[in-house]
Amino acid sequence: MEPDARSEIVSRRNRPAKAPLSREVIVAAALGILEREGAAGLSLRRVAAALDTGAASLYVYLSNLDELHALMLDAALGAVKLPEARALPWRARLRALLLSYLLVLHERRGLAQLALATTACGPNALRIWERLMGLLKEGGVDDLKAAWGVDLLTLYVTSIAAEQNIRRESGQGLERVQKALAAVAAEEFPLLFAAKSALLSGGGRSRAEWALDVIIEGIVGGRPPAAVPRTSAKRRRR
Amino acid sequence: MEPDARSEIVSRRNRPAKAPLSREVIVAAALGILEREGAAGLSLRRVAAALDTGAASLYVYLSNLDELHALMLDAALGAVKLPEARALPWRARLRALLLSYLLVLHERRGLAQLALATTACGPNALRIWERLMGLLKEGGVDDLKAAWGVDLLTLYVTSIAAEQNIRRESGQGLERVQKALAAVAAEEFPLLFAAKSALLSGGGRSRAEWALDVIIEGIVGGRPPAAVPRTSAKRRRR
DNA sequence: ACCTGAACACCGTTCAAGT
DNA sequence: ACCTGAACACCGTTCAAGT
Repeated sequence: MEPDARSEIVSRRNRPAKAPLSREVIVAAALGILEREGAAGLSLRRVAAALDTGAASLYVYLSNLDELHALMLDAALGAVKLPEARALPWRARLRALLLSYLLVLHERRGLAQLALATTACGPNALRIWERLMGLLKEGGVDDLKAAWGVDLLTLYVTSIAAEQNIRRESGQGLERVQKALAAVAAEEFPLLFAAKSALLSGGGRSRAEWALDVIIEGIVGGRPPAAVPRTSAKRRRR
Repeated sequence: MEPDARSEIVSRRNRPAKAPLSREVIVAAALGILEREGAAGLSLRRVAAALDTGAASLYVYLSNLDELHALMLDAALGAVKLPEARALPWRARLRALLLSYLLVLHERRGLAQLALATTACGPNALRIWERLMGLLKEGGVDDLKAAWGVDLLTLYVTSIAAEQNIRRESGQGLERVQKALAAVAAEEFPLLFAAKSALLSGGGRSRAEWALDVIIEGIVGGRPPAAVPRTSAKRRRR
C-alpha cells in the first residue's frame, strides 16, 4: 500500500461494476472469508470490506449476525450428498448420508462452529431431515423414535465436527488432553491410567464412524421413548 | 451515580482489604459473572472490574481467556455427583452420573457454551472420566469401547446442554424450527409433514434421557470398534 | 513480583445524512 | 429504497511504567 494511495481516487467506472448487494452475494462473500480466515476471522465488518462497503450496508439484507450465520450454514449444507434411493441397503445409505454431512462440516473450515450455535433449519437442512427420517423408517423405526433420532444424529454429527474443528483451529489440539492423561497417577485413577492409550487411539474419522454406528444401533434396537414421562417412578422396569 | 462521584476519593482503608488476586479468586468471580450475565456477558474486562482492577492484571495468573474458560469449567464440574459404588445396578448409576453431569451444565447459565469450546480435562473432569470408565467396564464393555464410549457420552451431554442453553439465552428458542416446520409442504417433504408434532414433542429432559439410553444401549450392545480400520472393504459383514 | 493506565487493533449495531 | 460515515459501547492482549 503506497503512502499516497488515498489520493489516487479510481473511478468506479474503470472497474467491473460493483455487484449489487443481495443476500446471496453477502452469504457467498461470508463463506469465502470463513474458508480463508476461519471462524475467528469472520465478522460483518470483514464481509462488508470484501464487498467494498461498510458494515452498516449489510443491515438492509440481514437483521443481525446470527441470521448471516444461519444463511451461511444452510447454503453450505447444499453440498451434502443425498444417496440414491434403493442403491444400497438402508443402513449403508444412512451411514453415507451422515458421513457426507460430517464431511461437509469438516471440510469447510469453521463451518461446524457456526452450526453449533445455529440449529440448521433452512431448506437444505429440511431436505436432509426428510431423508434421514425416510431412512430410519425404512429401518423399521417408528415415527416418534425416527423424529427424535434425526435430532440426535444431526446433533452428534455437528458436535463431533465442531470439536475436531476447534482442535484444528486452536493449534495445540489434543495436546492438553494428552498432557493431562500423561500426568495421571495410577493410584488415583487406575482405569484411566490403564486405558491411556485407548483414550487417545483412533483417528477422528474412525471414532466418528464407530459412534455413528453406536447411535444408529441404539435407535434401531432401543425401546420406544415413553410418550409423556409425567410420573416417572412407575415405568422404571422394562 | 452522582455527578461529582469522582471527587469523592474513598480511602481503601475504609473498605475490607481488597482480596489479593489468585487463580481461585479470579475463577470464582468469573463464575459469578457467568451466572448473573450469561455467556455473552462474560469478558476479562468485566471479571477484572468485579475484582476492582484492570484486565491487564489478570494476565499474571492466566495466559489468556481460553485458560480462564478451562479453569471455570473444571471448577464447576466439581458439583457433579459421583454415585455411591454398588448402591444401584451399574446402568442406573451410569444414568445418574450422566444426568448429574447434564444438570450441572444445564443449571449454571452459560456453562455449557464454555464446555463446548474447551474439552474439559482438569482434575474434576478426570474424576468423572474414571467413574464412567468403571461403570462401562462393570457393564461388560471392553477397554477400547469403554474409552471411546466415555468420549461419546461426555460429548453428547455437553452438546445437548449447550444446545438447550443457547436456545434459552437467545430468547426465541425453538420458534425458528417451529416456523420452518409449519411452512413445510406435504408434497415436498411428506415425512416431515407427517412427523411435525413428533419432531417438536417431548421436553428437553425426556429427550436427553432417551438419547442417553440410546447411546448406552449402542455402546453396550454394539460391535467392538475395529482396531485399525485400514482395509475397510473386508470387514463390512458383522 | 505484582499491578496499572493507556494504547492497539479489533468487534456488532444504530443513526442521521445523503442519493 | 438503498447506501454510507461516524459514533457508541464494547472486546482481548500488550507494554512501558510504577510499586
